[in-house]
Amino acid sequence: MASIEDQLELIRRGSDEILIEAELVERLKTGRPLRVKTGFDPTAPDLHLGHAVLLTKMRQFQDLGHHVMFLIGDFTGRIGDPSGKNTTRPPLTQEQIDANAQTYREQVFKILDPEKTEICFNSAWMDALGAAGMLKLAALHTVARMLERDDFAKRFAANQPIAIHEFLYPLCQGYDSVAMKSDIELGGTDQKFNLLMGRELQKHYGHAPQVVLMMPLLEGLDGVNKMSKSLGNYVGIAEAPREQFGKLMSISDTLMWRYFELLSSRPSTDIAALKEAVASGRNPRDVKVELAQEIITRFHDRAAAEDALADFEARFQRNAIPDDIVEVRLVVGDGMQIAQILRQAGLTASTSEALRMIDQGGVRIDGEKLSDKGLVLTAGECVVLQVGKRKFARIVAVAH
RNA sequence: GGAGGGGUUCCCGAGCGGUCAAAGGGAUCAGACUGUAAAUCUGACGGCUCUGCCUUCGAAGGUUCGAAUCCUUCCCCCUCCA
Repeated sequence: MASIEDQLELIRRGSDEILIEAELVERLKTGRPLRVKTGFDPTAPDLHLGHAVLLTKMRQFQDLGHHVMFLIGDFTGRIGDPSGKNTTRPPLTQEQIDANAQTYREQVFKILDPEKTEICFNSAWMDALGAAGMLKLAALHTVARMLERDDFAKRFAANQPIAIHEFLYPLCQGYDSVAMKSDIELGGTDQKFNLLMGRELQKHYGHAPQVVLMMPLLEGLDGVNKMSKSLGNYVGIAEAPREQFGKLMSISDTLMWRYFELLSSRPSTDIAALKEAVASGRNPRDVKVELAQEIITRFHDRAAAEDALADFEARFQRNAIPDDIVEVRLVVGDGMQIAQILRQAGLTASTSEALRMIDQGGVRIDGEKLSDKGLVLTAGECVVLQVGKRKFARIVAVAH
């Protein structure tokens, strides 16, 4: 096992805060593999780069020889981490949980070492707790303390509803730490309250409190909000290489450095050198390409990364039509209006939108800008339609 | 249980009998400019068989020539009092 100093350096990298680092050192000194806990929501198994920040940190612990526990919060998922929007969610069926867990495995093991990962479900101990146990748990904390949580405080101040069961979420998460005997829990900075709850409860149960390591939240493609699926500003781990590439290239130059810091496995000296190069005139675009290539190689492979770059250059620098257009066969009968075709091919959400797109010069047919809204396609015709910069479809019109 | 405030199009938020598919902002999308960056500018932003028609303003009824706007009942949220 690496020296404590070396371990600390890797553990600290990119982290926002470690509570309490002195305690971490003490634990590392014992020389035993530490139990590292990280929890995930069972309802959203589509992972994106935001999750990758945390997974990368977990992987580092594995590389250092520690025991990583990947917790799927199938019980807490019924509550949903309080965000103000969610009410009680219906419990997932066993089949759904299994399916989601499987999806997790497929994605997570692109980063984590499957041999060194223990997957846990918190229903295992939460179900056993029962109503009486839940009451005991709830009695350990006060409303005033609960309201210290930023999210609750804001909602309370803004006269927004807070359902009672939402208070149970942090308690359950804290109890997970008790049940799992975790030495360290990893989470995003938004998890601070919940993570600290683990410490409280562990102390109460006579355990040594876990060390809490918080990673910064990765900003999404917009550079403002945190990356999340619901905001649509994410890059999915399982997404197609070309999609990932396009999305990564669209981030701002400033944001690019953030992604380097949190996602790249390149040493920080490398990153500093790249910054230097850009400052003295190197095109940031090229540096962004390097970042995108590294990320795609990690989730797919080198060939996919190169293909994505080639496709990108062909399409946007030479305005070529991509080579992987979906082909849509449409039954047009005696002929079909172009707006209808755009909608049925899935290029626009409605015929109204299709007409608007044509008005705005956003529709191309076989590479030519289309301005005739009355255009009709008849059976036997085959054209490539494009809406905006990235939506394409090859239309094959058939009579029936 | 009592008193008061409120539920508007993806989000925030105006409107308070006709000129309302509903101001303004945000998000989004398209176009220009580019490095498909960012920023900026322009435009669009319920649906359809699209110079017109249909459906939307918590839900259901009602008044009216006409309702997001008035009335009734119901549902939900917030505040204060108990």
